[in-house]
Amino acid sequence: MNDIPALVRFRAFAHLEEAEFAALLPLVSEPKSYKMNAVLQREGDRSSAVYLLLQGWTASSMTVPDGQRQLLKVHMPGDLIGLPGLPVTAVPDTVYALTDIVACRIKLDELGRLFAGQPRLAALLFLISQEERLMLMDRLASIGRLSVAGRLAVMILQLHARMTRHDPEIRDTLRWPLTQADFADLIGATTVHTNRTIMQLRQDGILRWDRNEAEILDRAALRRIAGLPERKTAPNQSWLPPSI
Amino acid sequence: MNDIPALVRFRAFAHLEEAEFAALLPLVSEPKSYKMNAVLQREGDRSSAVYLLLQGWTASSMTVPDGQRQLLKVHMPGDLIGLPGLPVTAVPDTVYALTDIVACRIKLDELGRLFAGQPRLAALLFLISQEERLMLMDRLASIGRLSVAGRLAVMILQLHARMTRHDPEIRDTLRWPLTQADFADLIGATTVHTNRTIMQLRQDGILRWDRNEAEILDRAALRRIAGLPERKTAPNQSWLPPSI
DNA sequence: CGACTTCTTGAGGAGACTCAAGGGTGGTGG
DNA sequence: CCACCACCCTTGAGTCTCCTCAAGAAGTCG
Repeated sequence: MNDIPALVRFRAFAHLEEAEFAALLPLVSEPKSYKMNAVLQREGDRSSAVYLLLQGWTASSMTVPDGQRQLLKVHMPGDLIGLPGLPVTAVPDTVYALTDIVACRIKLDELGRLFAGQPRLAALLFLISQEERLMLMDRLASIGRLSVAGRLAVMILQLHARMTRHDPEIRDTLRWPLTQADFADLIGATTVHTNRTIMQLRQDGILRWDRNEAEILDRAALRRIAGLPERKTAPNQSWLPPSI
Repeated sequence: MNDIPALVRFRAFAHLEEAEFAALLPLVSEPKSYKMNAVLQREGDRSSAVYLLLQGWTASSMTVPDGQRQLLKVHMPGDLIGLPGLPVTAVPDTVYALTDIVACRIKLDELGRLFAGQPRLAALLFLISQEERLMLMDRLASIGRLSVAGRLAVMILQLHARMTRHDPEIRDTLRWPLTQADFADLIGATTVHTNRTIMQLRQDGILRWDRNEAEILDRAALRRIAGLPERKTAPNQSWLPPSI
Protein backbone atom coordinates (compact mmCIF):
# COMPACT_ATOMS: atom_id res chain seq x y z
CA MET A 1 0.00 0.00 0.00
CA ASN A 2 1.04 3.60 0.34
CA ASP A 3 0.82 4.01 -3.40
CA ILE A 4 -2.02 6.18 -4.59
CA PRO A 5 -1.01 7.39 -8.05
CA ALA A 6 -2.81 10.69 -7.54
CA LEU A 7 -0.29 11.68 -4.88
CA VAL A 8 2.44 11.82 -7.50
CA ARG A 9 2.82 15.57 -7.08
CA PHE A 10 3.60 15.22 -3.39
CA ARG A 11 5.93 12.31 -3.97
CA ALA A 12 7.90 14.33 -6.48
CA PHE A 13 9.36 16.33 -3.63
CA ALA A 14 9.66 13.94 -0.73
CA HIS A 15 8.92 10.47 0.48
CA LEU A 16 5.66 10.35 2.36
CA GLU A 17 5.62 8.92 5.86
CA GLU A 18 2.89 6.50 6.79
CA ALA A 19 1.12 9.09 8.92
CA GLU A 20 1.28 11.65 6.15
CA PHE A 21 -0.06 9.18 3.68
CA ALA A 22 -2.96 8.60 6.03
CA ALA A 23 -3.49 12.33 6.38
CA LEU A 24 -3.81 12.65 2.63
CA LEU A 25 -6.43 9.94 2.37
CA PRO A 26 -9.33 12.34 2.99
CA LEU A 27 -8.30 14.12 -0.18
CA VAL A 28 -9.01 11.08 -2.28
CA SER A 29 -12.25 10.03 -0.63
CA GLU A 30 -15.59 9.95 -2.39
CA PRO A 31 -14.30 9.95 -5.93
CA LYS A 32 -16.88 10.99 -8.47
CA SER A 33 -17.07 10.36 -12.21
CA TYR A 34 -17.72 13.03 -14.81
CA LYS A 35 -18.37 12.63 -18.50
CA MET A 36 -16.16 14.13 -21.14
CA ASN A 37 -16.93 17.84 -21.62
CA ALA A 38 -18.48 18.12 -18.19
CA VAL A 39 -17.80 21.52 -16.63
CA LEU A 40 -16.36 21.42 -13.10
CA GLN A 41 -16.43 25.18 -12.66
CA ARG A 42 -17.23 28.13 -14.86
CA GLU A 43 -15.49 31.51 -14.85
CA GLY A 44 -17.56 34.01 -12.94
CA ASP A 45 -19.10 31.42 -10.62
CA ARG A 46 -19.36 32.41 -7.00
CA SER A 47 -18.80 29.08 -5.35
CA SER A 48 -15.24 27.97 -5.76
CA ALA A 49 -14.34 24.38 -5.11
CA VAL A 50 -11.09 22.51 -5.14
CA TYR A 51 -10.70 19.14 -6.80
CA LEU A 52 -8.07 16.48 -6.96
CA LEU A 53 -8.05 14.79 -10.34
CA LEU A 54 -7.72 11.01 -10.09
CA GLN A 55 -8.24 9.80 -13.65
CA GLY A 56 -8.43 11.47 -17.03
CA TRP A 57 -7.55 14.96 -18.18
CA THR A 58 -9.19 18.34 -17.73
CA ALA A 59 -8.42 21.80 -19.05
CA SER A 60 -8.56 25.27 -17.54
CA SER A 61 -9.41 28.17 -19.79
CA MET A 62 -10.23 31.87 -19.81
CA THR A 63 -12.47 33.48 -22.39
CA VAL A 64 -11.86 36.93 -23.85
CA PRO A 65 -14.65 39.22 -25.05
CA ASP A 66 -14.50 38.27 -28.72
CA GLY A 67 -15.09 34.66 -27.77
CA GLN A 68 -11.57 33.40 -28.17
CA ARG A 69 -10.21 31.35 -25.33
CA GLN A 70 -6.81 30.80 -23.81
CA LEU A 71 -6.04 27.43 -22.28
CA LEU A 72 -4.14 28.07 -19.08
CA LYS A 73 -3.33 24.50 -18.20
CA VAL A 74 -4.28 20.94 -18.78
CA HIS A 75 -4.58 18.83 -15.67
CA MET A 76 -3.66 15.19 -15.45
CA PRO A 77 -4.16 12.72 -12.58
CA GLY A 78 -2.68 14.05 -9.37
CA ASP A 79 -3.19 17.69 -10.25
CA LEU A 80 -5.20 19.96 -8.01
CA ILE A 81 -7.92 22.03 -9.62
CA GLY A 82 -9.35 25.31 -8.46
CA LEU A 83 -6.59 26.61 -6.20
CA PRO A 84 -6.12 29.94 -8.02
CA GLY A 85 -9.74 30.74 -7.29
CA LEU A 86 -9.21 30.59 -3.53
CA PRO A 87 -8.06 34.18 -2.98
CA VAL A 88 -10.77 35.84 -5.05
CA THR A 89 -14.53 36.18 -4.95
CA ALA A 90 -15.29 34.88 -8.44
CA VAL A 91 -13.92 31.79 -10.16
CA PRO A 92 -11.34 33.00 -12.70
CA ASP A 93 -11.16 30.01 -15.02
CA THR A 94 -13.46 27.49 -16.63
CA VAL A 95 -12.48 23.88 -16.01
CA TYR A 96 -13.92 21.10 -18.14
CA ALA A 97 -13.22 17.45 -18.73
CA LEU A 98 -11.15 16.58 -21.79
CA THR A 99 -11.95 12.90 -21.23
CA ASP A 100 -14.22 10.98 -18.96
CA ILE A 101 -12.67 11.66 -15.58
CA VAL A 102 -12.72 10.73 -11.92
CA ALA A 103 -12.13 13.50 -9.41
CA CYS A 104 -12.56 14.19 -5.71
CA ARG A 105 -14.00 17.37 -4.39
CA ILE A 106 -11.83 18.61 -1.55
CA LYS A 107 -13.54 20.34 1.32
CA LEU A 108 -11.68 23.48 2.28
CA ASP A 109 -11.81 22.35 5.88
CA GLU A 110 -9.66 19.40 4.89
CA LEU A 111 -7.17 21.85 3.49
CA GLY A 112 -7.18 23.76 6.76
CA ARG A 113 -6.69 20.57 8.73
CA LEU A 114 -3.73 19.74 6.57
CA PHE A 115 -2.08 23.06 7.30
CA ALA A 116 -2.80 22.71 11.01
CA GLY A 117 -1.86 19.08 11.48
CA GLN A 118 0.65 18.27 8.75
CA PRO A 119 3.07 21.15 8.32
CA ARG A 120 5.39 19.13 6.14
CA LEU A 121 2.57 18.25 3.77
CA ALA A 122 1.53 21.88 3.78
CA ALA A 123 5.05 22.83 2.77
CA LEU A 124 4.96 20.26 -0.02
CA LEU A 125 1.66 21.71 -1.20
CA PHE A 126 3.37 25.08 -1.18
CA LEU A 127 6.18 23.69 -3.31
CA ILE A 128 3.67 22.23 -5.74
CA SER A 129 2.15 25.68 -6.10
CA GLN A 130 5.53 27.24 -6.80
CA GLU A 131 6.04 24.61 -9.45
CA GLU A 132 2.75 25.58 -11.05
CA ARG A 133 3.85 29.16 -10.97
CA LEU A 134 7.11 28.31 -12.67
CA MET A 135 5.32 26.42 -15.42
CA LEU A 136 3.18 29.49 -16.02
CA MET A 137 6.29 31.67 -16.09
CA ASP A 138 7.87 29.47 -18.74
CA ARG A 139 4.74 29.63 -20.83
CA LEU A 140 4.44 33.37 -20.37
CA ALA A 141 8.01 33.83 -21.59
CA SER A 142 7.42 31.50 -24.51
CA ILE A 143 4.19 33.13 -25.64
CA GLY A 144 5.60 36.59 -25.14
CA ARG A 145 8.91 36.13 -26.84
CA LEU A 146 9.01 33.04 -29.05
CA SER A 147 7.64 32.16 -32.47
CA VAL A 148 4.75 29.74 -32.68
CA ALA A 149 7.25 26.92 -33.22
CA GLY A 150 9.03 27.88 -30.00
CA ARG A 151 5.83 28.08 -28.02
CA LEU A 152 4.78 24.70 -29.29
CA ALA A 153 8.14 23.22 -28.38
CA VAL A 154 7.93 24.59 -24.83
CA MET A 155 4.43 23.20 -24.47
CA ILE A 156 5.32 19.76 -25.75
CA LEU A 157 8.40 19.50 -23.55
CA GLN A 158 6.42 20.60 -20.53
CA LEU A 159 3.75 18.00 -21.21
CA HIS A 160 6.44 15.40 -21.79
CA ALA A 161 8.06 16.15 -18.43
CA ARG A 162 4.76 15.95 -16.61
CA MET A 163 3.63 12.78 -18.33
CA THR A 164 6.96 11.11 -17.67
CA ARG A 165 6.57 11.79 -13.99
CA HIS A 166 3.27 9.93 -13.99
CA ASP A 167 4.50 7.07 -16.09
CA PRO A 168 8.26 6.55 -16.14
CA GLU A 169 7.77 4.01 -18.91
CA ILE A 170 7.01 6.80 -21.34
CA ARG A 171 9.96 7.62 -23.49
CA ASP A 172 9.27 9.80 -26.49
CA THR A 173 5.78 8.80 -27.52
CA LEU A 174 3.03 10.88 -25.98
CA ARG A 175 -0.67 10.15 -26.08
CA TRP A 176 -2.97 12.97 -25.10
CA PRO A 177 -6.63 13.91 -25.51
CA LEU A 178 -5.70 17.18 -27.21
CA THR A 179 -6.56 18.35 -30.69
CA GLN A 180 -4.48 20.76 -32.71
CA ALA A 181 -7.09 23.38 -31.86
CA ASP A 182 -6.41 22.72 -28.17
CA PHE A 183 -2.71 23.23 -28.74
CA ALA A 184 -3.50 26.46 -30.55
CA ASP A 185 -5.45 27.66 -27.53
CA LEU A 186 -2.62 26.59 -25.24
CA ILE A 187 0.03 28.56 -27.08
CA GLY A 188 -2.04 31.55 -28.11
CA ALA A 189 -2.12 30.91 -31.84
CA THR A 190 -4.72 30.02 -34.44
CA THR A 191 -5.56 26.48 -35.42
CA VAL A 192 -4.43 27.10 -38.97
CA HIS A 193 -1.04 28.42 -38.08
CA THR A 194 -0.52 25.79 -35.41
CA ASN A 195 -1.22 23.15 -38.02
CA ARG A 196 1.25 24.67 -40.45
CA THR A 197 3.88 24.76 -37.72
CA ILE A 198 3.29 21.13 -36.82
CA MET A 199 3.58 20.19 -40.48
CA GLN A 200 6.89 21.98 -40.63
CA LEU A 201 8.22 20.18 -37.54
CA ARG A 202 7.15 16.90 -39.10
CA GLN A 203 8.90 17.67 -42.35
CA ASP A 204 12.03 18.59 -40.41
CA GLY A 205 12.00 15.19 -38.77
CA ILE A 206 11.59 16.64 -35.31
CA LEU A 207 8.15 15.25 -34.56
CA ARG A 208 5.85 12.48 -35.60
CA TRP A 209 2.27 13.57 -35.07
CA ASP A 210 -0.90 11.53 -35.32
CA ARG A 211 -4.28 12.34 -33.97
CA ASN A 212 -3.97 12.20 -30.17
CA GLU A 213 -0.40 11.05 -30.33
CA ALA A 214 2.99 12.49 -31.03
CA GLU A 215 6.53 11.24 -30.90
CA ILE A 216 9.55 13.36 -30.23
CA LEU A 217 12.06 12.26 -32.84
CA ASP A 218 14.73 14.87 -32.20
CA ARG A 219 14.69 16.02 -28.60
CA ALA A 220 17.78 18.18 -28.96
CA ALA A 221 16.27 20.12 -31.84
CA LEU A 222 13.03 20.59 -29.93
CA ARG A 223 14.95 21.95 -26.92
CA ARG A 224 16.84 24.28 -29.23
CA ILE A 225 13.61 25.60 -30.70
CA ALA A 226 12.12 25.99 -27.23
CA GLY A 227 15.08 27.98 -26.02
CA LEU A 228 14.22 27.69 -22.33
CA PRO A 229 16.29 25.37 -20.13
CA GLU A 230 14.95 22.14 -18.71
CA ARG A 231 13.55 22.54 -15.20
CA LYS A 232 14.92 19.81 -12.98
CA THR A 233 12.72 19.17 -9.98
CA ALA A 234 14.78 18.65 -6.87
CA PRO A 235 14.25 21.19 -4.17
CA ASN A 236 16.48 21.93 -1.29
CA GLN A 237 14.44 19.92 1.18
CA SER A 238 16.46 20.70 4.27
CA TRP A 239 14.10 23.46 5.31
CA LEU A 240 10.96 21.33 5.28
CA PRO A 241 9.46 20.92 8.73
CA PRO A 242 9.66 17.43 10.20
CA SER A 243 6.81 15.07 9.50
CA ILE A 244 4.31 14.60 12.28
CA MET B 1 2.74 49.05 16.50
CA ASN B 2 1.86 45.90 14.58
CA ASP B 3 2.17 47.80 11.30
CA ILE B 4 5.05 46.78 9.11
CA PRO B 5 4.11 47.91 5.60
CA ALA B 6 5.92 44.97 4.04
CA LEU B 7 3.37 42.58 5.53
CA VAL B 8 0.69 44.05 3.30
CA ARG B 9 0.33 40.82 1.35
CA PHE B 10 -0.54 38.87 4.49
CA ARG B 11 -2.89 41.56 5.73
CA ALA B 12 -4.78 41.47 2.46
CA PHE B 13 -6.30 38.17 3.51
CA ALA B 14 -6.65 38.34 7.26
CA HIS B 15 -5.96 40.37 10.33
CA LEU B 16 -2.73 39.31 12.01
CA GLU B 17 -2.78 38.35 15.65
CA GLU B 18 -0.07 39.70 17.90
CA ALA B 19 1.68 36.35 18.08
CA GLU B 20 1.58 35.97 14.32
CA PHE B 21 2.95 39.43 13.86
CA ALA B 22 5.82 38.44 16.13
CA ALA B 23 6.36 35.25 14.18
CA LEU B 24 6.74 37.26 10.99
CA LEU B 25 9.35 39.56 12.47
CA PRO B 26 12.25 37.25 11.57
CA LEU B 27 11.29 37.74 7.94
CA VAL B 28 12.03 41.44 8.14
CA SER B 29 15.23 41.26 10.14
CA GLU B 30 18.61 42.37 8.86
CA PRO B 31 17.39 44.50 5.99
CA LYS B 32 20.02 45.18 3.40
CA SER B 33 20.28 47.92 0.78
CA TYR B 34 20.99 47.33 -2.88
CA LYS B 35 21.70 49.88 -5.56
CA MET B 36 19.54 50.31 -8.62
CA ASN B 37 20.36 47.62 -11.24
CA ALA B 38 21.86 45.33 -8.63
CA VAL B 39 21.16 41.69 -9.44
CA LEU B 40 19.65 39.64 -6.62
CA GLN B 41 19.74 36.39 -8.52
CA ARG B 42 20.60 35.36 -12.04
CA GLU B 43 18.89 32.66 -14.11
CA GLY B 44 20.96 29.50 -14.05
CA ASP B 45 22.43 30.16 -10.61
CA ARG B 46 22.63 27.18 -8.32
CA SER B 47 22.02 28.84 -5.00
CA SER B 48 18.46 30.00 -4.73
CA ALA B 49 17.52 32.47 -2.05
CA VAL B 50 14.24 34.01 -1.01
CA TYR B 51 13.87 37.70 -0.28
CA LEU B 52 11.21 39.94 1.13
CA LEU B 53 11.26 43.32 -0.56
CA LEU B 54 10.88 46.19 1.91
CA GLN B 55 11.47 49.29 -0.20
CA GLY B 56 11.73 50.00 -3.89
CA TRP B 57 10.89 47.91 -6.93
CA THR B 58 12.56 44.93 -8.56
CA ALA B 59 11.83 42.98 -11.73
CA SER B 60 11.96 39.30 -12.61
CA SER B 61 12.87 38.33 -16.16
CA MET B 62 13.72 35.39 -18.37
CA THR B 63 16.01 35.63 -21.35
CA VAL B 64 15.47 33.77 -24.61
CA PRO B 65 18.30 32.63 -26.89
CA ASP B 66 18.20 35.61 -29.26
CA GLY B 67 18.75 37.92 -26.31
CA GLN B 68 15.22 39.20 -25.94
CA ARG B 69 13.80 39.13 -22.46
CA GLN B 70 10.37 38.67 -20.98
CA LEU B 71 9.56 40.45 -17.75
CA LEU B 72 7.59 38.02 -15.62
CA LYS B 73 6.74 40.34 -12.79
CA VAL B 74 7.67 43.53 -11.09
CA HIS B 75 7.90 43.33 -7.33
CA MET B 76 6.96 46.10 -4.96
CA PRO B 77 7.39 46.34 -1.20
CA GLY B 78 5.86 43.36 0.56
CA ASP B 79 6.41 41.00 -2.33
CA LEU B 80 8.38 37.81 -1.88
CA ILE B 81 11.15 37.12 -4.35
CA GLY B 82 12.59 33.78 -5.38
CA LEU B 83 9.80 31.40 -4.40
CA PRO B 84 9.37 29.84 -7.87
CA GLY B 85 13.00 28.76 -7.70
CA LEU B 86 12.39 26.60 -4.63
CA PRO B 87 11.26 23.40 -6.37
CA VAL B 88 14.02 23.32 -8.98
CA THR B 89 17.79 22.97 -9.03
CA ALA B 90 18.59 26.11 -11.01
CA VAL B 91 17.23 29.61 -10.55
CA PRO B 92 14.71 30.19 -13.35
CA ASP B 93 14.55 33.98 -13.42
CA THR B 94 16.87 36.93 -13.13
CA VAL B 95 15.85 39.46 -10.49
CA TYR B 96 17.31 42.96 -10.48
CA ALA B 97 16.58 46.23 -8.76
CA LEU B 98 14.56 48.77 -10.73
CA THR B 99 15.32 51.36 -8.05
CA ASP B 100 17.53 51.50 -5.02
CA ILE B 101 15.94 48.93 -2.76
CA VAL B 102 15.92 47.49 0.72
CA ALA B 103 15.30 43.76 1.04
CA CYS B 104 15.69 40.99 3.58
CA ARG B 105 17.11 37.65 2.74
CA ILE B 106 14.90 34.97 4.23
CA LYS B 107 16.56 31.83 5.51
CA LEU B 108 14.71 28.77 4.35
CA ASP B 109 14.75 27.50 7.92
CA GLU B 110 12.60 30.47 8.84
CA LEU B 111 10.15 29.36 6.20
CA GLY B 112 10.13 25.88 7.66
CA ARG B 113 9.57 27.25 11.15
CA LEU B 114 6.64 29.23 9.85
CA PHE B 115 5.00 26.13 8.41
CA ALA B 116 5.65 24.18 11.59
CA GLY B 117 4.68 26.81 14.14
CA GLN B 118 2.21 29.12 12.41
CA PRO B 119 -0.20 27.09 10.29
CA ARG B 120 -2.47 30.05 9.71
CA LEU B 121 0.39 32.15 8.40
CA ALA B 122 1.44 29.22 6.24
CA ALA B 123 -2.05 29.10 4.81
CA LEU B 124 -1.92 32.84 4.12
CA LEU B 125 1.41 32.36 2.37
CA PHE B 126 -0.27 29.67 0.33
CA LEU B 127 -3.06 32.07 -0.61
CA ILE B 128 -0.51 34.70 -1.61
CA SER B 129 1.05 32.15 -3.95
CA GLN B 130 -2.30 31.36 -5.49
CA GLU B 131 -2.79 35.05 -6.06
CA GLU B 132 0.55 35.22 -7.86
CA ARG B 133 -0.55 32.32 -9.95
CA LEU B 134 -3.78 34.04 -10.86
CA MET B 135 -1.95 37.20 -11.90
CA LEU B 136 0.22 35.08 -14.18
CA MET B 137 -2.87 33.41 -15.59
CA ASP B 138 -4.40 36.77 -16.43
CA ARG B 139 -1.25 37.90 -18.13
CA LEU B 140 -0.92 34.62 -20.00
CA ALA B 141 -4.44 35.01 -21.33
CA SER B 142 -3.82 38.63 -22.26
CA ILE B 143 -0.55 37.97 -24.06
CA GLY B 144 -1.96 34.92 -25.76
CA ARG B 145 -5.25 36.33 -26.93
CA LEU B 146 -5.33 40.13 -26.83
CA SER B 147 -3.90 42.87 -29.00
CA VAL B 148 -1.02 44.91 -27.67
CA ALA B 149 -3.52 47.51 -26.46
CA GLY B 150 -5.35 44.83 -24.51
CA ARG B 151 -2.20 43.45 -22.97
CA LEU B 152 -1.14 46.91 -21.93
CA ALA B 153 -4.54 47.57 -20.38
CA VAL B 154 -4.40 44.34 -18.36
CA MET B 155 -0.90 45.20 -17.17
CA ILE B 156 -1.79 48.73 -16.14
CA LEU B 157 -4.91 47.63 -14.31
CA GLN B 158 -2.99 44.91 -12.51
CA LEU B 159 -0.33 47.38 -11.42
CA HIS B 160 -3.02 49.81 -10.37
CA ALA B 161 -4.71 47.22 -8.19
CA ARG B 162 -1.44 46.26 -6.55
CA MET B 163 -0.29 49.81 -5.96
CA THR B 164 -3.65 50.77 -4.51
CA ARG B 165 -3.33 48.02 -1.97
CA HIS B 166 -0.05 49.46 -0.79
CA ASP B 167 -1.23 53.02 -0.76
CA PRO B 168 -5.01 53.49 -0.57
CA GLU B 169 -4.47 57.20 -1.23
CA ILE B 170 -3.65 56.42 -4.82
CA ARG B 171 -6.55 57.10 -7.09
CA ASP B 172 -5.81 57.13 -10.80
CA THR B 173 -2.31 58.52 -10.96
CA LEU B 174 0.43 55.93 -10.92
CA ARG B 175 4.12 56.55 -10.48
CA TRP B 176 6.43 53.69 -11.35
CA PRO B 177 10.10 53.17 -12.18
CA LEU B 178 9.23 51.59 -15.52
CA THR B 179 10.17 52.75 -19.00
CA GLN B 180 8.15 52.06 -22.10
CA ALA B 181 10.76 49.45 -22.95
CA ASP B 182 10.01 47.75 -19.62
CA PHE B 183 6.32 47.71 -20.45
CA ALA B 184 7.17 46.23 -23.83
CA ASP B 185 9.06 43.42 -22.10
CA LEU B 186 6.19 42.93 -19.68
CA ILE B 187 3.59 42.46 -22.39
CA GLY B 188 5.71 40.67 -24.98
CA ALA B 189 5.83 43.43 -27.57
CA THR B 190 8.48 45.69 -29.07
CA THR B 191 9.31 49.12 -27.70
CA VAL B 192 8.25 50.77 -30.92
CA HIS B 193 4.85 49.19 -31.07
CA THR B 194 4.26 49.70 -27.35
CA ASN B 195 4.99 53.36 -27.85
CA ARG B 196 2.57 53.62 -30.74
CA THR B 197 -0.10 51.91 -28.67
CA ILE B 198 0.44 54.26 -25.75
CA MET B 199 0.23 57.22 -28.12
CA GLN B 200 -3.08 55.89 -29.37
CA LEU B 201 -4.47 55.48 -25.85
CA ARG B 202 -3.40 59.03 -25.10
CA GLN B 203 -5.09 60.37 -28.20
CA ASP B 204 -8.23 58.50 -27.27
CA GLY B 205 -8.26 60.25 -23.92
CA ILE B 206 -7.92 56.99 -22.01
CA LEU B 207 -4.49 57.63 -20.51
CA ARG B 208 -2.23 60.45 -19.62
CA TRP B 209 1.37 59.25 -19.80
CA ASP B 210 4.52 60.97 -18.71
CA ARG B 211 7.88 59.50 -18.06
CA ASN B 212 7.50 57.32 -14.94
CA GLU B 213 3.94 58.37 -14.44
CA ALA B 214 0.57 57.67 -15.94
CA GLU B 215 -2.97 58.61 -15.14
CA ILE B 216 -6.00 56.54 -15.94
CA LEU B 217 -8.47 59.00 -17.41
CA ASP B 218 -11.12 56.54 -18.52
CA ARG B 219 -11.13 53.47 -16.35
CA ALA B 220 -14.20 51.99 -17.99
CA ALA B 221 -12.63 52.18 -21.43
CA LEU B 222 -9.43 50.62 -20.13
CA ARG B 223 -11.38 47.76 -18.60
CA ARG B 224 -13.22 47.29 -21.86
CA ILE B 225 -9.95 47.09 -23.77
CA ALA B 226 -8.52 44.68 -21.20
CA GLY B 227 -11.49 42.38 -21.48
CA LEU B 228 -10.71 40.40 -18.35
CA PRO B 229 -12.84 40.94 -15.25
CA GLU B 230 -11.53 42.65 -12.14
CA ARG B 231 -10.21 40.21 -9.53
CA LYS B 232 -11.63 41.06 -6.15
CA THR B 233 -9.49 39.74 -3.34
CA ALA B 234 -11.60 38.29 -0.57
CA PRO B 235 -11.13 34.64 0.06
CA ASN B 236 -13.40 32.33 1.88
CA GLN B 237 -11.44 32.46 5.10
CA SER B 238 -13.49 30.00 7.05
CA TRP B 239 -11.15 27.14 6.27
CA LEU B 240 -8.02 28.83 7.60
CA PRO B 241 -6.57 27.06 10.61
CA PRO B 242 -6.82 28.97 13.89
CA SER B 243 -3.97 31.25 14.81
CA ILE B 244 -1.55 29.95 17.40
C1' DC C 1 27.18 71.65 -21.76
C1' DG C 2 27.74 66.89 -23.44
C1' DA C 3 26.73 62.02 -23.23
C1' DC C 4 23.31 58.84 -22.42
C1' DT C 5 18.80 57.11 -22.02
C1' DT C 6 14.16 57.41 -23.38
C1' DC C 7 10.61 58.64 -26.40
C1' DT C 8 8.75 59.35 -31.08
C1' DT C 9 7.96 58.78 -35.95
C1' DG C 10 8.51 56.83 -40.81
C1' DA C 11 8.89 53.16 -44.19
C1' DG C 12 9.07 48.59 -45.49
C1' DG C 13 8.69 43.64 -44.45
C1' DA C 14 7.28 39.27 -42.25
C1' DG C 15 4.96 36.24 -39.23
C1' DA C 16 0.58 35.24 -38.05
C1' DC C 17 -4.39 35.83 -38.95
C1' DT C 18 -8.88 35.49 -41.64
C1' DC C 19 -11.71 33.43 -44.75
C1' DA C 20 -12.65 29.57 -47.40
C1' DA C 21 -12.96 24.96 -48.94
C1' DG C 22 -11.82 20.07 -49.38
C1' DG C 23 -10.47 15.57 -47.46
C1' DG C 24 -9.95 12.34 -43.77
C1' DT C 25 -11.57 9.82 -39.65
C1' DG C 26 -14.46 7.96 -36.25
C1' DG C 27 -18.92 7.43 -34.38
C1' DT C 28 -23.87 6.64 -34.78
C1' DG C 29 -28.11 5.20 -36.36
C1' DG C 30 -31.00 3.21 -39.71
C1' DC D 1 -23.19 -3.23 -42.68
C1' DC D 2 -23.49 0.83 -44.89
C1' DA D 3 -24.60 5.77 -45.02
C1' DC D 4 -24.39 9.84 -42.95
C1' DC D 5 -22.74 13.33 -39.87
C1' DA D 6 -19.68 15.73 -36.88
C1' DC D 7 -15.26 16.74 -35.87
C1' DC D 8 -10.62 17.22 -37.08
C1' DC D 9 -6.88 18.04 -40.16
C1' DT D 10 -4.94 20.26 -44.24
C1' DT D 11 -4.08 23.65 -47.77
C1' DG D 12 -4.56 28.13 -50.53
C1' DA D 13 -4.96 33.10 -51.05
C1' DG D 14 -5.19 37.58 -49.37
C1' DT D 15 -4.73 40.75 -45.36
C1' DC D 16 -3.24 42.93 -41.19
C1' DT D 17 -1.06 43.37 -36.94
C1' DC D 18 3.16 43.75 -35.33
C1' DC D 19 8.18 43.72 -36.20
C1' DT D 20 12.66 45.56 -38.10
C1' DC D 21 15.57 49.05 -39.30
C1' DA D 22 16.56 53.72 -39.05
C1' DA D 23 16.93 58.33 -37.49
C1' DG D 24 15.86 62.28 -34.95
C1' DA D 25 13.81 64.76 -30.86
C1' DA D 26 13.34 65.26 -26.08
C1' DG D 27 14.53 64.66 -21.57
C1' DT D 28 18.06 63.53 -17.72
C1' DC D 29 22.25 63.41 -15.20
C1' DG D 30 26.90 64.39 -14.10
